[in-house]
Amino acid sequence: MSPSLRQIRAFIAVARCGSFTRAALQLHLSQPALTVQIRQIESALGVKLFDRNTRAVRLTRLGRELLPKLERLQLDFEAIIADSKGLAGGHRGVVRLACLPSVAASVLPAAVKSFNKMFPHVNFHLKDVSWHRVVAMVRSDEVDFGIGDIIPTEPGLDFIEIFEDKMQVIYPARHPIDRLSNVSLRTLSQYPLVMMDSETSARSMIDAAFAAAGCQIIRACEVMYVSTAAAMVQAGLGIAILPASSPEWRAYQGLKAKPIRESAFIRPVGIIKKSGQTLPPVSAAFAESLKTKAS
Amino acid sequence: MSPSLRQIRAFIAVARCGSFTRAALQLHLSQPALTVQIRQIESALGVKLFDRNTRAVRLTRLGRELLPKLERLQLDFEAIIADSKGLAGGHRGVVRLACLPSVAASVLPAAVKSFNKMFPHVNFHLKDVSWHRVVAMVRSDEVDFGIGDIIPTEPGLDFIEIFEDKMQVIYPARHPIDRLSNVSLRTLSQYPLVMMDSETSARSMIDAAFAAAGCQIIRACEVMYVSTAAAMVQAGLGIAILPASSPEWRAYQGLKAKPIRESAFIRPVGIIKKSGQTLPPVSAAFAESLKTKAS
DNA sequence: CGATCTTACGGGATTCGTAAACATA
DNA sequence: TATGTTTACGAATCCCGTAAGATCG
Repeated sequence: MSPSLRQIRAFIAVARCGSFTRAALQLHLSQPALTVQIRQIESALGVKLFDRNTRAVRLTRLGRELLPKLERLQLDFEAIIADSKGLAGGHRGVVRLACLPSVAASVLPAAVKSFNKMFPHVNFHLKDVSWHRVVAMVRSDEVDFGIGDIIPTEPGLDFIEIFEDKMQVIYPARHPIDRLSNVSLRTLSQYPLVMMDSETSARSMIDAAFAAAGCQIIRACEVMYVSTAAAMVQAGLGIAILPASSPEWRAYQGLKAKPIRESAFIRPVGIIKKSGQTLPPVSAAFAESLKTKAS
Repeated sequence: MSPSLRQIRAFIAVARCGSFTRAALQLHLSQPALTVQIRQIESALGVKLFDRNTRAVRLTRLGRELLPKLERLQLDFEAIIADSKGLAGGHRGVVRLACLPSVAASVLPAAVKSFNKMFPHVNFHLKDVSWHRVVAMVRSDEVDFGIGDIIPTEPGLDFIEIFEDKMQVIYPARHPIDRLSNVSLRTLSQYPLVMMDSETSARSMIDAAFAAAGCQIIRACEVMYVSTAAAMVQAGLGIAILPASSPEWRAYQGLKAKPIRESAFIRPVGIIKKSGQTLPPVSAAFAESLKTKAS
């Protein structure tokens, strides 16, 4: 048989104390129980560990050689346990998440900051990537969970809504749209649009909305970054439909924004995670803080 | 509570197999018992380790992070156990012993050689030192045991006789002693003696024997090494009384040896060890082989 | 004789295996 | 429905603490 951790603890305690009685006190154990433990570990290892008579308890040479090895083992063990319990509490660890750039640039920084104020020992690994990549990274376990909209609902993934992100139209200040009180989909279809890359969730939503309404898109150009789109609008190439949470366009002079009230342009943004997958405690805590903060 | 080794084994097995059923088979355990073990270690660590449904068992992120650490711990543990059992068998390890030079140069080499043929993985740390040092090294645990004579019996040390070493007188070939059939103590007291250092056991015995017989020693000189003594005898400074087991004098031309039959010059040589001290298995085995070889 | 380890034994907790219930693809 | 996990429960085992015994200084 192989020795147990309890027996190893007993061995180390007796070796350090040089006495069964004192070691038993230290271990909160009766002394006969200790005798049994030592006998068991000696028989398990096949080695006499102590030379003991009624007056003195001394390590044998093999016991002396074994002691530091087992002490090291015990320290390693306790370090692992302590580490694991620290992670379990949710006060420490790493939150890995993937997030749409629009969210990463708008609501997320404040959320991370306030969470980090409560739990300073939590690190964030944040991937701000396109919607396709968010879903892919959740599926491949590269991240604990993702933040984004999920249209249509993907099989095997859970979606928990955090807030609704509306779309807005970005246009040059002197554009005709500026005079309208209400921007309809049909209105938008009359002007050239600066489109985002087809992998973005905004683009998916726009394509779907126009298709559902039977409208054609007049495509001005197609870009990868929101900033580029804003620059294109500023240059007069067209107007852009962007998430209301995206703040980048404000950096460009002479642009204005107007919300779009069409229901097709309201997207629920939320947590995307594999169904039936447990989040690490820190990640679960952060996800929870997002949900409560939004409401 | 802290997890047990059994629970750690269970965790590793399930993680590797990806299935409770297969892991249970591998562990020779019923599957419900495994379920309990996993539940216990999860509660002990405060961490969910597996996401499990009836179809699949998958590690949590924390479980994935914990697995290599615990695997490493288990390997370390098993290495220690295996090492310890190897040492317990007596087939492997180190024999540390201190030994009188006369014994180290005569009977010991053959004993070590034959023991090493039986157990090739045993190493010897052999200290060939004077009698005082032999006893001191045994007392201070620098060696597992010593080999020498023990006169008078030292308190706290055990002595187990291996063989009797007789003394012999070394003299130049043309010395008057050569014509005697029996060399008595009284005869020896008539000639100058080349003495060994007072720390040697041979010297102690000679001093004691002469004192007991009320004879005076005619001291020619006092040297540290047997070889030196032989050289002195060859040079005609005197005769020497040396252990019959010391072979060095044969290297010097023109010397002869004759046994001394006086009982005071017969010394029991044996194993010297601390009483109540357990020898490492290899050392015990070697000591045993010495005892049986001598008889 | 006193301090300390060992042995003996009864009670309580832990752990196992069998059988039945439960859940998901 | 079939496969695989969980729950329930009785039985065996392990472990502890008390009390008595043994041993060495």
